[in-house]
Formats: sequence, C-alpha cells, structure tokens
Amino acid sequence: MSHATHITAGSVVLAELRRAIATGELAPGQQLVQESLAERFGVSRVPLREALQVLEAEGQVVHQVHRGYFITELSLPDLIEVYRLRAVLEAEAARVAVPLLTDDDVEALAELAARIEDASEAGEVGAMIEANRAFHFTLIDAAAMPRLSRLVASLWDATDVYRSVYYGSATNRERVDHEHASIMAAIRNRNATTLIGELDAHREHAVAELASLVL
Amino acid sequence: MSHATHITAGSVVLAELRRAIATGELAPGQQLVQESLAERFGVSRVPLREALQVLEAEGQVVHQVHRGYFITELSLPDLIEVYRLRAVLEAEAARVAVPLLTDDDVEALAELAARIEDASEAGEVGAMIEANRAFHFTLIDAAAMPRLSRLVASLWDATDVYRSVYYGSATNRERVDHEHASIMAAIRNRNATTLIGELDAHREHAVAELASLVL
DNA sequence: GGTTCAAGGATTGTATCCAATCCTGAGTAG
DNA sequence: CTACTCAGGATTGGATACAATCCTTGAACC
Repeated sequence: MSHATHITAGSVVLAELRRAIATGELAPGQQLVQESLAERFGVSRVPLREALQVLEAEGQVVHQVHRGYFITELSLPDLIEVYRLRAVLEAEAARVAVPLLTDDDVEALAELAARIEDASEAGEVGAMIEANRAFHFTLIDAAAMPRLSRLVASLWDATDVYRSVYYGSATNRERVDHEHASIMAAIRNRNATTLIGELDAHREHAVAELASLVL
Repeated sequence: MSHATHITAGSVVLAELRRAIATGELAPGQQLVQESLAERFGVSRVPLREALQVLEAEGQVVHQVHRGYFITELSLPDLIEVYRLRAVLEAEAARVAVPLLTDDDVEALAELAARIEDASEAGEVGAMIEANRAFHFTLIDAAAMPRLSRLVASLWDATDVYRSVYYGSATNRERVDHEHASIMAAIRNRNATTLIGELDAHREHAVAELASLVL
C-alpha cells in the first residue's frame, strides 16, 4: 500500500542514481560530489545521502569518511565473484521454483522471452535489458524466497554498468536469444537439472565476454 | 585504515543499534521512534536515520514512509529461508576455502574453537557468541570472496536476535562444542565434502531448536 | 630543486528548523 | 451503539545552517 503510492525524494534520487550508474553516465571510480548531485536532482543533500547509503550497502558505491562516495570499480576478480555467487543462488532458486511453477508462470515467461527477442531484433538495447531482467526474475521470484530474490537483485545491480555494453553487440544479443530458447524448453519440461545447466552456460558466456572487455 | 580511526556519530549509533537488537533490548516488531533514540544516543536525528537506513538495507529493520522504522519480525518461514541461504553460501565458501587453508589458518581456527569451548563451559554467552562468529568467519573469509563474506554476515545478523536465546541453554552449548570438534576434524583433513556435511548438520540442529522457540 | 607547513577554500558530517503526513480522540450523525 | 469527520498533537521527511575534516596552493626553508 505504501510502496508505489508514496514517492519520497530519496526514492526518486535513488532510482535516478541507479539509472545513471547503469547507463555509465556516472563512471566507475568517479567521485560523487554531494552538492552537485543534489542540485542536479533538485533536492537537498539529506535525501541524496539517503540514496547513497542504500547504494553503499548494496556495494554499488564505496564510502570513505570525510572524503566522500565513489562509484565502485569492478575488477575482473570482482566480476567473477559476482557471477559465481549468482550461479550458486540462482541454481537454488531454480531448484525451488521449478516444482512451484504454474502454467500461468510458464506462459508469462514465454511472453517475456518473446518480448526480449523482439527488442533484440529491433536493436532496442534498453528495452531488451529491462525485459531480460523481468524474465529472469519471474523465474527467481517463483521460488517464493524474498531474501533470495533481494540478494540476487543486488548482484545483478553490481554489474549493471556492463550490461548495456554486452547487449550492444548484435552477436551477443542473438546468442542470448538462443540461450533463452533452451532455458524455456527446460522450464516447459519442468526439468530443474537441465534448467540449471542452461542457466550456467548462459552466465558463463556473458562473463567470458565481459572479461575480455574489462581487461 | 579508515575504519577504526574515523569514528563518526552515525557509525557509533549503528554499532549501538546492532548491539541493542542482538541483545533483544529492542524487541522485534517494536517501533523505533527517531527522537527518543537520538536523545538516548546523544546525537541528532540525522546520523540516527543514517544508521537506520543501513539496517534497513540489511533487512534488520523495516521502513514505512511517514510511519517509521520497526524491528523486523522474523517469521518461521523467514528463519528457514535465512538458514537455507546460509547453507548454500557457506557450502560454497567451504568448497573454495578448504584448498586455500594454510597451516596458520587451521591453527587459528583450532584456537578459536578452544576459546568457544572455554566460554561455553564458563557459561559466558556473550563471549561464546563472539568467538563462535569469529570461528565461522575465519573459515568463510579464507575463501577470499569478500562479497560472499558480506552476504553471509548479513544473514547471520538477521538472526542475531535468537542467538543469545540459543546459547543460553547449556545442552545447546554442549552440542555446539561437539559439532565444532567434528568440523575441526574435517578441516584438519582438508576434506571439503565432509566439512560441508558437518556444517549442514550444525545449522540444522540450530534451526530445529530455534523453530521450537519461535512458535 | 625538493620538502615542510600553514592558510584558505572545498567538501563532508551533524544539528537545528520547517513542512508534510499520520495517528488519536472527541464530537456528531445515523 | 457504531461509523464517520475533523481538529490537534505527534512523528517523520526534507531544507537550511553550522562544524569538522580534507585537500590544494604557495611560500619558506633546507
């Protein structure tokens, strides 16, 4: 009741910051000067700091006392760690979710997969990223483990910087479409083991591609 | 570096709040009235809210816009989810850590296990809880996966409320000592599979005991 | 030339103050 | 008696103002 209804200045700033980080508008390593950002968003420093503290707890920014906030720089080992943790947690989610999937869930997943493909062919990177996230989190949320969903979400957020780069490539987009088809097949068969294998491969390709970019 | 040196009002309040939550001084479900708490800690509401926002990001408190912060109530499903996530993540940590363990690490772990036992026999619950946490996180940190350590730490924090209850019982303390002995044996043998099994059993006993208390 | 040190401004941390929202309870109508 | 309404106080969200810290810059000294 109070989630969508009450938009607070802090939540607006938080969303804006998230977007700016995801698009690379705020580059890794860059200092976030509070007064400039506050002015840019048209708020005071208080709600801005609110948002920054949330991002710090998620690992999106780092904080040094009396020095300020900086966008976290993701090293290659960091990237690998994030994807390894995702593998562990998303496998658990899949294991729990598969037996719980209703036909409606499968239907919704198929629809999202189609939407991803449309965006992919049209080259609409932003739309594809959004639909892709919805697709994967529909599956993860189906496990009905809210904390698990939150943990995985924060891991996704950590690599948001690179996502637009990854989907910028048409070959990557095409591969993703094929992988999603395999994932959907495993979901339709209610085969958790196969599904986990497909998800692992899906992630492996992404991390391999990203690793070559980070270097 | 900058952790111990720069004590900010917010960090002091955060530590105090953590302690108060862990000891049950602040009970689950209770509202946290900002002005009262600020006065109690001798700071203004600004750094207090800072601390509360951090705790919210960790799931220790929940927030409702214009209504305030409340200590999270952990339902039985929540408790089970936390322990299931710990199982998944700590297993991964053990898998990674075992091949990396130096003799010094094993030495340190043995020492901590001894310290736990001493505290256990003396009935010093606080000291036991602290040493126990150090013991388990020495192992987890040995995996050299900082994000993993942070995630697991936040899961531990989520059930801090119940830890003092659990260790309040002498039979529980005794069982924990035995389990730690088995865990140490697996560590000494560098046997990750056995270790994970022992850790799982260790956790299972705890969650079973806590479940009976929560009801 | 390189190093040390002290202003001064720039930036962050905190307190105080105001605005917006919520909660309570008395009163009223049905 | 119950349900509704609407002040008034209580509490939170946010802005402004002040204090503490840091970072630069330039001059003095070796």
